[in-house]
Amino acid sequence: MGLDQTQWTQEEQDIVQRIRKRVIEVVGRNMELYGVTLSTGHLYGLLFFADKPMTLDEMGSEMKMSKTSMSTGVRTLLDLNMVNKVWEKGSRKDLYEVEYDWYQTFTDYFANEWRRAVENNLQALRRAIKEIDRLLETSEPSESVAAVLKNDLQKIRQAEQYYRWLDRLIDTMEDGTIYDLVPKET
Amino acid sequence: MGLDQTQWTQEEQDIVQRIRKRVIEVVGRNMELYGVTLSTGHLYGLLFFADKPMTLDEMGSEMKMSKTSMSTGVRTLLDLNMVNKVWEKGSRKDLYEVEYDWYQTFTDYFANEWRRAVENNLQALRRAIKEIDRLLETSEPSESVAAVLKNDLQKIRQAEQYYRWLDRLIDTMEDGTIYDLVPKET
DNA sequence: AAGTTTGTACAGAAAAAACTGTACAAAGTT
DNA sequence: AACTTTGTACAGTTTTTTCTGTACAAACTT
Repeated sequence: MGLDQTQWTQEEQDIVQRIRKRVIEVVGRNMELYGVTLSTGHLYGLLFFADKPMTLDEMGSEMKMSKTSMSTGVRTLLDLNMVNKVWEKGSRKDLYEVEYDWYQTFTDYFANEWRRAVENNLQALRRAIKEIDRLLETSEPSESVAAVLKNDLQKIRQAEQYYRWLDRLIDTMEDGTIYDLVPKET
Repeated sequence: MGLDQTQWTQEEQDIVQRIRKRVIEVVGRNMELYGVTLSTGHLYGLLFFADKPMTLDEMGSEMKMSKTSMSTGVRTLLDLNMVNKVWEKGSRKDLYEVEYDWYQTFTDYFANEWRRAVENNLQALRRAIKEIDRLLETSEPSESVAAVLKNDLQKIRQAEQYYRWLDRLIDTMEDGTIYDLVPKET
């Protein structure tokens, strides 16, 4: 686990590794909430405890997995802003380290993933609203059709209202005002 | 799509179905954020537009999928509080309808899924802190080991602080005060 | 109680996703 | 320019997940 402190006793290394392993296990498992694989979660945990930025080869040897998998895993974490690419003169390998600001990680997740979903949904809903409106106005539907259309419209409007709220919630994460509303310190 | 209004023209049914289908498609796809399958997302969309609570058989025939799949899909949605079981005298089949309060759906998701993850992580982190503290105090580690332990400890403490914040954020969702902080109406 | 109907457990099939090894382009070194 | 090294594209394999059909228990009806 990157503990290449050759002057350590075996026992000392074991103890540290055992503690780390349990944390990595739990944190990694719960990262499925972010839509990442258990393996990728473990990779994240590994990087979390790494004493220095790591290369793909180092990760591969620690995780006992192929470099290809490390490459894709790291890219997933990069996309989620959970890991940063680090430049270090001397080495021409790419180096990666976790983003230790977990507040940032959390809010970025919303600002990126959830925002995208919300915008998609809003666009689809608004398009549907427009279409239904047009149908109701121009094509003189029968009474029963009109009733169904109005019912759909009402549901869609309600959903749209929710997404507008969610959009504002995401705003507070993106611009950091969420920390005024729910302060970091108690 | 449940439009068994026999007096409708084919064209009218097609129009309504087309509009619904697009919304279902988009909403269903983005439900992967909640960790549900695309199929389950579509099932949700189907129920969203259903004019009345549906049975498993009806869902199966609309989705062109087996009843078994409907059963598991509905259970997933029930677990997420996205769908409710509805009682209706006369029918002895189970009936389901979506939870139309999407604010509730969203906050429930946090109150359940995220809360569970946060509690797991907090427990693991605190256990690790305790272990490291004990190691530092009792087992007189070498200088370099102590340095690593302290470094780990610092990272873990920082993570713990974040989770405490997240816990409080989830509190605001669970007790509804989030709507004071980020109002539903603009 | 015998006969239906309904939901789900379970095993197997189908589909999707994760993972690996090879190949190679891009970038760095000599 | 020839030679290394590094990251990733891609094809094939393994593993996991989803989906289906059958079987059956629980609940309801007669």
